[in-house]
Amino acid sequence: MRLSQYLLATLREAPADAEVISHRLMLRSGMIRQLAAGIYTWLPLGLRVLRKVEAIVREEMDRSGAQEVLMSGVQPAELWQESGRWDKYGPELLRLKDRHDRDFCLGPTHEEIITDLVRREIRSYKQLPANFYQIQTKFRDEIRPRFGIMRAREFLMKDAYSFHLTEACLQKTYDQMYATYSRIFDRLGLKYRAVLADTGNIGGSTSHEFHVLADSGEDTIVYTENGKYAANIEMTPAPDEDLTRLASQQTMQTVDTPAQHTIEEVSQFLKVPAERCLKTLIVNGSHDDLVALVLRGDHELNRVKAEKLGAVAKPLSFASAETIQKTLKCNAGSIGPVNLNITVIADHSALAVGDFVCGANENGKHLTGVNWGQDLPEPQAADIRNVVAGEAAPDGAGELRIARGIEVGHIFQLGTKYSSAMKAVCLDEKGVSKTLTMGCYGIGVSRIVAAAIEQNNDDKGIIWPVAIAPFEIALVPINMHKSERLRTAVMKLYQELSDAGIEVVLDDRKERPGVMFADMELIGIPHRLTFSESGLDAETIEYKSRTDKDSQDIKLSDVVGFIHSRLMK
RNA sequence: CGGGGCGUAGCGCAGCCUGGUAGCGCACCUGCAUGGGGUGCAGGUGGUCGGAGGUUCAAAUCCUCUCGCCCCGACCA
Repeated sequence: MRLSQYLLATLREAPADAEVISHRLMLRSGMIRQLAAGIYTWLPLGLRVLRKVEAIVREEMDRSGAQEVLMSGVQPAELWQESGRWDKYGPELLRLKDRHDRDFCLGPTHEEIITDLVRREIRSYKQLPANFYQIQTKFRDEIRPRFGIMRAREFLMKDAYSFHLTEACLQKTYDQMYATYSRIFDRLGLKYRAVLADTGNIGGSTSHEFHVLADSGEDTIVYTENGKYAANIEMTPAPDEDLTRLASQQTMQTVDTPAQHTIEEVSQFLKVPAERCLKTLIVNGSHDDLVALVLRGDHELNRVKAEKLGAVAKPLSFASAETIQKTLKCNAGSIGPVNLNITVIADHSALAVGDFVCGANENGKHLTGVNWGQDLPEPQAADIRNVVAGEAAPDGAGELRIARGIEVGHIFQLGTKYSSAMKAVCLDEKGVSKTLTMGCYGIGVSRIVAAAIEQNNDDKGIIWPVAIAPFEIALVPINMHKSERLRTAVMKLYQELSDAGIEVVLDDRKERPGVMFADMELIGIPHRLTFSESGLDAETIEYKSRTDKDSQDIKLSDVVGFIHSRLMK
């Protein structure tokens, strides 16, 4: 590709409303442009990357034996009514009517459509198992799209759905998809981790998420050094060791803590370590009431664990400041479990603390030397906290470590949720009609592009893994318009590399070297060859990889071989 | 949806408080010079100031309504 004829829409400054690095770099490098909230146009450069990701996903899905289909983005309401999700899915499902006033929606996922297809087409156990996939645009009317393509409303997804007669057969395909996903992320050149996941609303028994590791990731994942344990923090039970309560040595006292609200403030003010200060969070209960959740001051509430408690409203929401003031007669920073007339649920570790500090339910006052069972009744106990780094893994095999991740893939064992609602059955070997068992497997194709940037960038721009770089190598001639000799040499190499099937971009714009270097670095081309008159005199070309600090001179005659060997790596 | 913020040229911003002929930098176009890290000089193109209504002799500026976008929360690939 010659840049003089290419829409290279790089920007020196990123739009002010782009905050995360991948979003800024995708805009600056001219990969995408925003059309509306969470809706983007892919420019030529961005599309090249997207298509490369797509191609790797497709190749590996095909290799696994899955069959590609393409389902419509617009879906009739009837199927969603049949599965029951027309009413359950909520406003995230974008609904619309056609000219005959019939209801449709833009597909956020395709379980209904594929299940409808399979129940019509598959008759016999001989056709099973079957795994169908597509790479297609999804639309989810997110409450808050953000971070550019990372959480868009319209996005490109690979979704696959498998059908089986037995759980054992499903497990086999599930394992195969796990291996396929691992191969995909290996090939993409990304650092990732597969973790046990919560099945959430989708339901089913087993589920794994695939996360690209990046400090800016929205998810917290927990793993052990030996790699045997890896899970989303939502799924990681806190260890139940050391929960024997220390004997009480103090008697409860009320102390003045003027203007001290946070655990940190109270802990410093009273000179009591945070782990002996208990925090009391007021959340909305499931019966139009309030529930107090008590945690050690140094621990964090885990929303998903809390939502699993029957007494807590799902989704979890914190009581408003007004409600707290009205019901408990003090502000949120002074609440404690003593004499609290609402349901109190304490984390196991909070129950193990003796002589603790907590709010006195009176503004500006806290209690010290408080003990469960003595100063207040034993509350209901539960695991509602996030584990912290260094704690014992649930499998007992080492200490937990914590990392941030971007969820780019998720595989589920669905069971019969959709097949039974939609009567997807087929005959088994004995001629008996059986409800199909399903698995589903998603990969956020467009999100991978953003995640790859999030994981691979520097102050100059993007550093693409070679497998998904828009071009493999950039040719940067200096003063080509002034030297016919230079032009000839550059065009010859451009032709040679192109003919060899290498994706090469030639910067034949009449730009100064600094501009060309800056642009090639911004858009993250992995390899660069710089041509100059002085180089030609010495019969050398300057080579630099995107990650090298310094360049090196390559003999003109060796260049093609050198580039080939570089691209093999 | 709750909380916060912003809409002025493609991008980044000033002007608004205190109404009086719409500005700066980058980008873009032309010319000359320059030519190994976003070069210099000169000249130029481009904006119904998000939209509607109102106040006023006069509105980017004041008032009312409205639309859009971003950030923080709950959802998810």
